Amino acid sequence: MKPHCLTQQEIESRLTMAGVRPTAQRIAIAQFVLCTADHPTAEDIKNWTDKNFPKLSMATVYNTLAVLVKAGMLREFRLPHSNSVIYDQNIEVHNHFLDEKSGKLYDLGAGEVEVSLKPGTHAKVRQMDILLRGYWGK
Amino acid sequence: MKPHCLTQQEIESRLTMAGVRPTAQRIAIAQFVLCTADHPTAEDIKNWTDKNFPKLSMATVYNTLAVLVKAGMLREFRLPHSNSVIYDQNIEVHNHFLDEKSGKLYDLGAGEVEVSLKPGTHAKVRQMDILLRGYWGK
DNA sequence: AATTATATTTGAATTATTCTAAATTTAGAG
DNA sequence: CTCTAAATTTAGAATAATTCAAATATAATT
Repeated sequence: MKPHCLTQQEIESRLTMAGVRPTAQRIAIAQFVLCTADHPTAEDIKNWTDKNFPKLSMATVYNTLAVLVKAGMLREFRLPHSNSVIYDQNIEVHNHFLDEKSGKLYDLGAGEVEVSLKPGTHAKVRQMDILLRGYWGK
Repeated sequence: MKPHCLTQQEIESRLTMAGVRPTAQRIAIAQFVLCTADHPTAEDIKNWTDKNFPKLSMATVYNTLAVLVKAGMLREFRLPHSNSVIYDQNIEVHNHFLDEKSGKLYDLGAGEVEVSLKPGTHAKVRQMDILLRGYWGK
């Protein structure tokens, strides 16, 4: 079994503190998405629960993810290269880099990408959704 | 009736030159997506054909759009704010700005947005998918 | 402990898109 | 013109991702 970044107790208390009732299903899903998983889709999470939890429906996966997002413990992204929403334990404002060789997605912190609109473009930017693609690493 | 940027003849010859057989359905759809429409979805196009073409199936809409994309006459984008693919007659490399008030999508030419990765980030960027959101206009 | 209210779970429905295989249309040969 | 073969169109089924509404479970109140 893999190491976890948070114990069951810690997950439980984070859920409680966020005003979310810590049910068995939620604890299991939260531990996976917050600790083990890396940019999982709902399907990835369902595959994991199928192996690691007695019985749990797809709708519960979606409901729980929505609860965690609303509670500010998780962010969701819809990226252009995929049909599925991905979930990210990184709740800071950030963007993504897709390594085209491995398919792996890397987080780009807010400070790592600079975007500027050409002067003269009259627009007030509220939010930027950016996916860079290419080859990661030197 | 609205003015068209291209006549039926011009559409037809562009299709032929691209190696696409100019059927009635394709001419109609191409004229709409290349001239009249503004970032339509497949559903928008179907709604238009329902009103302006005797009879045409959803499968033909999707087939034709795929043909036009493959022929390089159209681009498709999947943007984070919507579940549906949108089609864009602008085939240049470009990005998008979503006006949050009106929901209208504006094209941002390649020169209108500058993106830079923080020096020290070892990555080769091949492609950038950018959606800026906010308020358009002064 | 029973009652009510709220939260949670689930199977079924919905949406967007692709696939399939039959029917139709078209271009070119005879 | 007619025939044939290939391309195109179509309805409907299949699929993938997600949402919904009804049923169930849990917690709070009396």
